[in-house]
Amino acid sequence: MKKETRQEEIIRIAARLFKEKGYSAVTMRDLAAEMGIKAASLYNHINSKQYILDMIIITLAEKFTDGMQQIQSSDDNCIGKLKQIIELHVKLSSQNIYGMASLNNDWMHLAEKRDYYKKLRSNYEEDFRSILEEGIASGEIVNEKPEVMMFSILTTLRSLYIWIPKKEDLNLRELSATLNQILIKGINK
Amino acid sequence: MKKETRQEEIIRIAARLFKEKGYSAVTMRDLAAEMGIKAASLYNHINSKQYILDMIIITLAEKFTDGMQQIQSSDDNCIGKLKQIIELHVKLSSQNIYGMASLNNDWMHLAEKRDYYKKLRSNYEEDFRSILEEGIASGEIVNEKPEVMMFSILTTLRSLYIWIPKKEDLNLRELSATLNQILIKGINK
DNA sequence: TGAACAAACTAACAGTTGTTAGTTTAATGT
DNA sequence: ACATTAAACTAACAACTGTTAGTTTGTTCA
Repeated sequence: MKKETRQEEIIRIAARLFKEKGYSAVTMRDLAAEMGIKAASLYNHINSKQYILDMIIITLAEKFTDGMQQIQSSDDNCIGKLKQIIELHVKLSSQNIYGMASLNNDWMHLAEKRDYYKKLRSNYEEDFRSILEEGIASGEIVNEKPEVMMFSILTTLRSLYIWIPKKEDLNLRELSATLNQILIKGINK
Repeated sequence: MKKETRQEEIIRIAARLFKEKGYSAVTMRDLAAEMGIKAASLYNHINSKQYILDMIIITLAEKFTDGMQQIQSSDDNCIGKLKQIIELHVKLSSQNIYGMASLNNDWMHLAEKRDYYKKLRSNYEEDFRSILEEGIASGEIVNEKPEVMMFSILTTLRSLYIWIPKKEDLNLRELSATLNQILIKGINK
């Protein structure tokens, strides 16, 4: 396990503050105070406030993209792929509780990286939708509107970061299984 | 239909801006520009920026509380009540697209009204949970953790405001029906 | 016609914002 | 022992923040 750099520490603390109050409401002085230093000292390690947000969001968004690519290239059927997607979200959400908040709520404050983020997200949704459509075509899942199914599943998975920290004794494997039951069995024929 | 006061107009426009950028990132000068006036002129109609947020969030939160009370006092069974809850969210979300964004993302920027809001929300969730527990006890719904079921359904319903505006030709009655199928049939025995 | 009023305006305030420049401090490796 | 370097510091900046005070404009109605 490599030791965390000072920059990584700043970004980690920033993500926690961004989750509580949102990017715009957190000042560099807030962040510095939380680190126990002065605001100006932050700039020995990062270029700008914007850079912190970019790092938090883009790094995490790319992990979802990577995960989805792996799932797509597996030879599982539709239901199996959906199960893998649930596990991906449970894993990444539990490992990046604070980052998920920025990903969901502060992406609009990205600057140059905003279009790139939106591209990643729409690609992800497209992949998701095509998995559902294949499942409908092959008769694996019910013939409801794939848009609404995706919306329902994806918003639940995207909100896991709110909910996971509230459960102190949480078994992630068990959570995946329960979500699988609740989200899929309503779809499965 | 009573004509909208200037204050109501300001609050309506503010809610739209808050949805796009969040409460903290919207300045009184942004809001004034959108109204076609100067920032100082806003204060002929409202006391403070805070007041605008209070009105948006509390007004809407109380509508949910009222709706839930009506549902609880109905003599429907569990599944029927869940269906009513879905319809309540579809109705209030479609009528308050912008307000729902503040309700979900900016409630932490409430000041004096923050505790009151949190109380309304926890009461709402308690009512929701007890409906599910009754359903489990009576054998109407599957015996999965009510916490996870509530989380899954509620986060989907709370995110409708993101999704509804993207569908231009949206039949609300049909949306309720589809959500009912997707969210409930996974629970229904 | 003129009083009353709603609603805009200009000008300014005190505090906060992200950020830069230049300097000091303490630990590290030769 | 000394040069290097990481990481803190103080001081300051220009721009922006929510908000107040006092004034002007235009419409309504007695």
